[in-house]
Formats: sequence, C-alpha cells, structure tokens
Amino acid sequence: MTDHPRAERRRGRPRHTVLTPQRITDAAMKIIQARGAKALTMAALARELGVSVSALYNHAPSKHAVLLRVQDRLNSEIDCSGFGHLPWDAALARWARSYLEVYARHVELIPTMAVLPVANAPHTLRMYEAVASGLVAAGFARDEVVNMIVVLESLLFGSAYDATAPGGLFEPGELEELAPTFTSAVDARTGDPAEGARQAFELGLETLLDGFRARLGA
Amino acid sequence: MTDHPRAERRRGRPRHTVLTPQRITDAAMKIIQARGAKALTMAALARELGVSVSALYNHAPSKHAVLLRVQDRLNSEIDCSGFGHLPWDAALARWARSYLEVYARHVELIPTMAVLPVANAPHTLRMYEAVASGLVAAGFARDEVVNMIVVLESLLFGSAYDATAPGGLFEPGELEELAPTFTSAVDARTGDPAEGARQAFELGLETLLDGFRARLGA
DNA sequence: ACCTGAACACCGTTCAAGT
DNA sequence: ACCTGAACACCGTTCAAGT
Repeated sequence: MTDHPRAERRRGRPRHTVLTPQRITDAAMKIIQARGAKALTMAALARELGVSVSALYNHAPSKHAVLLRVQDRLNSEIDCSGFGHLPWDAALARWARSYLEVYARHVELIPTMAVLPVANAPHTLRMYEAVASGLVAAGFARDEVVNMIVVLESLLFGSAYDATAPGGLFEPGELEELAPTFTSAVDARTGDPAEGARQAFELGLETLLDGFRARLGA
Repeated sequence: MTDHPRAERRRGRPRHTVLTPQRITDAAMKIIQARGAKALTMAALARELGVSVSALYNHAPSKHAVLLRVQDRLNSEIDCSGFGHLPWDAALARWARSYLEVYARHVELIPTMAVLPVANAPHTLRMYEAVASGLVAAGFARDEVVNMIVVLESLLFGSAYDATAPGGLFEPGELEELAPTFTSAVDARTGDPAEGARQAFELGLETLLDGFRARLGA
C-alpha cells in the first residue's frame, strides 16, 4: 500500500523524474571524479543511478552525448577569475594553469575536449567569453584572439599528457648509443618526471606570453 | 603431396616464418594507411595476414605492443632533413610541420604517441637525436633542449586535433548571447576551419621560435 | 614452436515486452 | 512515457587441442 506510485510521488520521488539530464550528468561526474574517466561505462552509470542500462537511452541518445555534458561540467571548474581583475597576461597564465590541472586529472577526455562543439556547452562558452573579452579589452585584435586561445589549449593538452606519463619515457635503454646527444640532454633534465613536464609547460607558457606581449606593442 | 610442409619450405614459404614482428608491423601499417587507425583491430590484422586472431599472440603480447611498433614506424616518416643543413630554426620549423602532417592523418594515435617510451623505438630515438643535436649545435643548453622539443610536440598534437575537427566547433549556436565577444572573435576568423587550425599552429610556431631565438641571444 | 577454433569478459546499443 | 531483460555486434585476450 505505502509503495504504490501515488505514495511515491507524494514523498517527492515520482518514478518518472528519477532520470533527468542533470542527474545523469551528476552521476557521471561522480564516477569520473572517484574512479577516472575510464570507469565511466553505461553499465557503471546505470548502476550508480539504480536503473537498468537501457533506461539511460530514454534520456541520452548515446554515451558520447553524456560525455559532452560531462565535458562542459568539467570546464566549469577551470579558473577564469583573473580576467577583469588581473593584468591580461597574469589572468591568462592563471587560466592556462588551472585548465592544465583539470585535464591532467582527466587525460582520457582530451581527445573529446579537443573537438568539443561549443554549442549547447554553456559553461565552456562562458569560459571562452571570459578569456576572449579579457584579451580584447587588453587590446588584442579580434581575429587573433581565437588563435591565441587555441595555441594555449594545444600547449596545455600536450602538457597534461606529459604530466601523467610514466617516468623514464625518454630513457633510451639499450639503444643509448643510437642517440648520444639526446641522451645527454635527457640526463641534464631535472630528476622528477612530473617536474620535467611542469617545467616544459612553464617554458612554453612564458615563451608564448612574451610573444603575445610583443604582439601587443607592435 | 606438393603441399606437405617440406615442399612449402622449399618454395620459400616455411610455415613458421610467415608471422614475424616485421610482417605484423607491415600489415598494421597497411591497414592504418588505408583505413585509419580506428580500423586496426586484432581481427583485421589477422585477416590481413591470413591467419587466425589467436596466432598473433604468439608474436606480440598485446595489441598495445603492436601499436608501439606502428608508432615508431610512423615516426620514421617525419622529416628531419633540415638539421645539419638548414639554420636551426628553419630545420625545427620543417620538422614540426612534417610532424603535424603525419599526426593530423592519425589523430587516434596521439594519446599513445604522447606517452610513447622511447626505449625499443629506434626510429623515434633517431628523430629525437637529430633534433637534439641540431639544437645543441646551434648553441642551446643541454637542459633546455628536451623542454623545447616537448613544447613543440604539445603545440603540434593540439593542432593536429584542431586540423581534423569538424567545422563549426566554435559556433555558439543558440547560446550566442551568452558569449558576444567570443562570437565576434570567432566570426573575425578566416572562413575555412582547416585553414583556421593551420593559422593557429603557425602563430604558435612563430611565437615559440621567436622566443627560442631570444633565448639563444641571452 | 606455432597454429586453430571456441570461449570469455567486456564494451555500446537495440528492441520487444511490460506498466 | 518510461522502464526492464534479453539480445546483438563488436572489442581484446585466453586456452585446450591439434600439427
């Protein structure tokens, strides 16, 4: 008696609103945060929501569609707070570093993010708006702004891979005599591999910012 | 009679040497070149070699192992001819553009390549050696060289994604009023999306080379 | 030593059947 | 309108059985 539909509805748990884009994205985020993007399967998602796998397809056309929503949600974690408050280059650096941090935690999402259509991705669009208006306000030409953003994204996606790569990537092993100069260059690098990745990113970032500053003056 | 093992061996087709790392990699490359990295499954590979799927596991411990060999082979196609002949910056630009071209054709391999261990990858190591010795000869400090390479790779991997992304990635759609400045920046970009990706890459490359040149002077 | 065919554990997705 | 369970097509990988 107490479990028939009417009663459920009165208790605020009507059967038909358990699954909603919001809730699905929430559950997907929870899985990703806890066990990584690799663990996000339709089965895991259904289980998290206490529902059968096929039920998901009443609310999302495909796993890819779910992934796009997750992606947008993830992008809302990127720090855009510098724009409008800090000098444009400091704001840009803060943004890029935060962006790197987010995707270093979720490398598996980079291929999706790199080709994420911005339509229907409100958080992502808001982020790009913050960056673009910051740069335009600083005096950059409108047609340069997108390219600047794209270049910085490229750098940081690459660095994210690097940051999570296992150590010894560049160790030549038995083939050392094949690449003496390269080997000595690798050995000259600082010890920790994660530290090496960070250094490379900072080199790229500084170099690009220097170049952008020069562009602004010209 | 004519088909018993002895006869096969005499005809130069002994059963036991049909499958070899070389031949497997050849077949894998053929599939990738013809139908893309997505088409490279163990089933397709076995079919190409005229052999059962499980036979492959006598010669390669996993698909990933096959992929590493393919990766190295692919890297041998990258143009390193500039080093030693052209000024270091021109050589570096040629290398980066060629590298971009190769991976724009095989974006699916970027995640693997980004974390490819260089040990047991002779072609890849040879490539790095060419770049590193070119840069050292130009006067760069040994401990900068690896970071410079990593930064350029990051840029070009990102650009490769960009180059193959479907058009209209940055079109805000219904959400346009959410991002007026960004939208106007996107509209200010040149028409063709592939052209846009190339422009972003060239901006990044030039900016980085400028920065590297300045570093050399200091 | 190397091959085959069948099986297994997982994916994403579909669909008839229920309420 | 929304759910379920069973099925499907496809992955990579394993393994007993053959030669």
